[in-house]
Amino acid sequence: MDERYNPADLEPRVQARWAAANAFAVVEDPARAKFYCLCMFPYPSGRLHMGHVRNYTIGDVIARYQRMLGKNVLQPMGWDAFGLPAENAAIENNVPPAHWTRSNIDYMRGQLQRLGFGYDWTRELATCDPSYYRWEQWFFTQLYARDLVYRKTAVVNWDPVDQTVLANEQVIDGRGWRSGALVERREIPQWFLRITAYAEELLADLDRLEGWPEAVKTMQRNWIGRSEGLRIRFELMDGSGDLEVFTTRPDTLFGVTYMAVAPEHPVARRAALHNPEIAAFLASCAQTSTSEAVLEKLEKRGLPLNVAVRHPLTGDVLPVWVANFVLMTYGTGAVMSVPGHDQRDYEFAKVYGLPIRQVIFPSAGANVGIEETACTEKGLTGNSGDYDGLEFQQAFDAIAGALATAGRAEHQVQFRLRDWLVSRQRYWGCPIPVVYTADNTLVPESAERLPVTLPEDVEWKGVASPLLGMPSFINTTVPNTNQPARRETDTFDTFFESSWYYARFCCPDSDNAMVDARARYWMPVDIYIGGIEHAVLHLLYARFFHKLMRDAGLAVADEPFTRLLTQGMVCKETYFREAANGKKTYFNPAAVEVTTDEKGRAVAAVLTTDGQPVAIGAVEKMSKSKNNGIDPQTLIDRYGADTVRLYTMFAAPPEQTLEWSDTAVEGAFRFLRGLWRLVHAHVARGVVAPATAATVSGKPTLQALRRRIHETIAKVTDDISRRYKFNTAIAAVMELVNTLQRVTERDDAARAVLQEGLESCVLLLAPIVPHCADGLWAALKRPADSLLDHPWPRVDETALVRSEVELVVQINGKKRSVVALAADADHAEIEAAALADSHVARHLEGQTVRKVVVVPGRLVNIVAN
RNA sequence: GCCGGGAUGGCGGAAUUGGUAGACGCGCCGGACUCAAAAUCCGGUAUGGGAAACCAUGUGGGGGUUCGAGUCCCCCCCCCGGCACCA
Repeated sequence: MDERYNPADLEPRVQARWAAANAFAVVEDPARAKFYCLCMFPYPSGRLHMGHVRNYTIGDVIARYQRMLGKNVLQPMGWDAFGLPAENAAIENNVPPAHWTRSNIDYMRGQLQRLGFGYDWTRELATCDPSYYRWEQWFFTQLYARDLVYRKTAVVNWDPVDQTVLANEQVIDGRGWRSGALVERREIPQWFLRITAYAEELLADLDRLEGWPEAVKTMQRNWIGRSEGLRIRFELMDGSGDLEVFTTRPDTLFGVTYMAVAPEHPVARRAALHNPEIAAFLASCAQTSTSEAVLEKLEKRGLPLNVAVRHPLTGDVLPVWVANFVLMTYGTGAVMSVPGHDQRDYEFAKVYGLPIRQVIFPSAGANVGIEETACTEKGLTGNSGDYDGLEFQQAFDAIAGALATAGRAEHQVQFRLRDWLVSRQRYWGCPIPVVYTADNTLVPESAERLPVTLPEDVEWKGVASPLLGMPSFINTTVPNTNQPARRETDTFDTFFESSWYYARFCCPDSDNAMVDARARYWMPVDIYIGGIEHAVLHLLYARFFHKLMRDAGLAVADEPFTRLLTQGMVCKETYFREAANGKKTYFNPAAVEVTTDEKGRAVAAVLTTDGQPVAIGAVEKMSKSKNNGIDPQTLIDRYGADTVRLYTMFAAPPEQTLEWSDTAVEGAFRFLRGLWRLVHAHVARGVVAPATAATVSGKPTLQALRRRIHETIAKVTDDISRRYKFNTAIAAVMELVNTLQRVTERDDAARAVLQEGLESCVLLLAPIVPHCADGLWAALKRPADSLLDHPWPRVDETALVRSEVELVVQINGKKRSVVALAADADHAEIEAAALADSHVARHLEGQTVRKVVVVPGRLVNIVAN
């Protein structure tokens, strides 16, 4: 073996061997247990960023570990290739999105290969390939036939200058990011998938997802937002019909003092027709983005509509207001306002001087009023006519009954979840496979004519989709006829593609079905790894889509992902200079030199190019805008893939944010180099057979050393397989390496234990630093077998036995001493030994022992005063 | 605003079921080797006091439960992720 650790030479050699052997290509083998390990596929933005490196290293470690357990492991990789950034690149550089995307894919594929990830590249797919999107077009026509697709108008962000729809991300402070024009909310026809038809199942099945983090399940539950209540109709006094609301609190019905509707509500629109003030108010409400986060932060504003309704039980006449905080997208777009018992209604009523009435009184008889704030807790009804003195459920039932009898309400289950808007007015996406006849009748494409191929050689003029100016794309015929037709120019939301790629990886070359029988072997995904930011949207859409596929006979299981691992972000400090006008210019950490004080604290930073100071900013997510990204490629070139892999896994557990440190990367490299040297020194004296229990019999020092080896195997196995805590697994191996380094004995028994210890370290590290481990394994085993398929090390339980244990002795919960005792000492012996300890005796002087708590194997706590 | 998460030395983090707070690594300080540097090795490193033994304090802030709280409960502050057209 090389005396020096030289990853630049080693890694390409090992990778070439894997490639030559096609080591990661897998086929279905019913005789073997399968393991499908999947990481969220990347958007091909140009270069890999650290978030990718982290994500894919976690996946690769798990995949390689499962392979050492003997599983048939599928780990595929592909590209989420449609999306907005390709269009931006097209507009800026006049390069067709397809060209830009494919060259990015080529570069990033090379980076992934250089990192040594064990992907089955024969299964690679890109969502912009017609062979891929053909099937989602086909599936869409199936969903259309099953009435799970429909068309309806919806509000979008409209840029009046660029004459285009904007993504929420493209609306900055209420203005279009390119034009700077105030955006408008505009209604246009859109395509929807009926996800609400699956709301109950999507909610219920969360309880069965034992391998998912509680936080993600809670977020999905709240997102689906199931609530039970009443749909109540308030009669409009102008005779134009009813104003419908949904409420979960019919017990507060007597506290309703006004009604509030969304600005887009028909009642508001009607009122605006003859009233310029209302029309102006609605217009001002329309000058904001569609983002709920933006809407909810707006100052609460409203206006009376000069419309009234009749209270269904009291007959009182209540005013109807339009309010900017009522969302048209939830419920009926109208609410009954109970300012006494709803905080938002309360604040609105205070601002506009509307009456506030208390109709709920806490059961405990506590004196809770509504002078300062709304009382939102449930309690006993009061001021409620015939319905006074009732508990919540009694009041609910009584009032619901009365309203039902009057024909004014019925029970309703309401979801916060809305149907999925899948159409986008964009070019770089999958064409929605429908045509419109001359009289505007909608006809889905026939299966034979699929795919509807997106033209890739396009020129960009302005910002709108080039499809709009392409008669060759638009002009077509009605399927199975010669009648002229017009093609739909909208494309799918890119979440559409990412909702089923996991299934397609099982059979990416299937050209007669969306997925074929091979998916039955591989699905469901055993572990899915990706960013926490996908907790709701992507992961909910994928679950929904999988159920759609199941109901179309394309999947067997109810859920696509058995286990979910959500990784945290990768962060780095920022460096900037602030101009007089407040504009900040950010500098990349690579271009900055930081000076530290004697404690190692960063105190100042200068830009290397001009030597002038820059300010040290907060530690934030690596991003283009903050220019704080560390390019993985630089580090790979400098230290090799294994060091980058080791550091990303060591720096933090997967779920946590990872704060990048260049010097700590150096530490990871040092560790590998040290291990390499240690193995080399051992091998230079000759390779021996690893130790067994017999080797160390009667030799306490070696017995203890061998126990350390097997304790480490047990810990690392638990950390990787159960806890997914790779950082502590690596720390445990580092400790073992430190211990092995200190072994000075050179007799046969000691060398056998050393051999066993080094072999164990290499096997335990193999999933994390596979190239380095490969090199070390070849040196330690002659002849060497394949490390990729070598069985994971086993714990020798007999090596773990201890005859003596150390117990901590506390007095009143404070550690005062440590006593060594036989491992089988009983309660009385432990207590006696603790009290006999000299430190303990000193601390107990003048005090009386009240109680002694013994925790076997851990500690003794003496309670005294 | 709503939903979810987080906060521990100079830094990243460890403490797995309520049981020794700070494993492991980085940084820093001191030493060895060297003509010198790099590399490597050895020692120290939460804070305050002390030569040391040791003592006191200490896990965002305030309160509580417990023999014992970083961990459980209540209140608060700050930071991060998501909020339906970024992916």
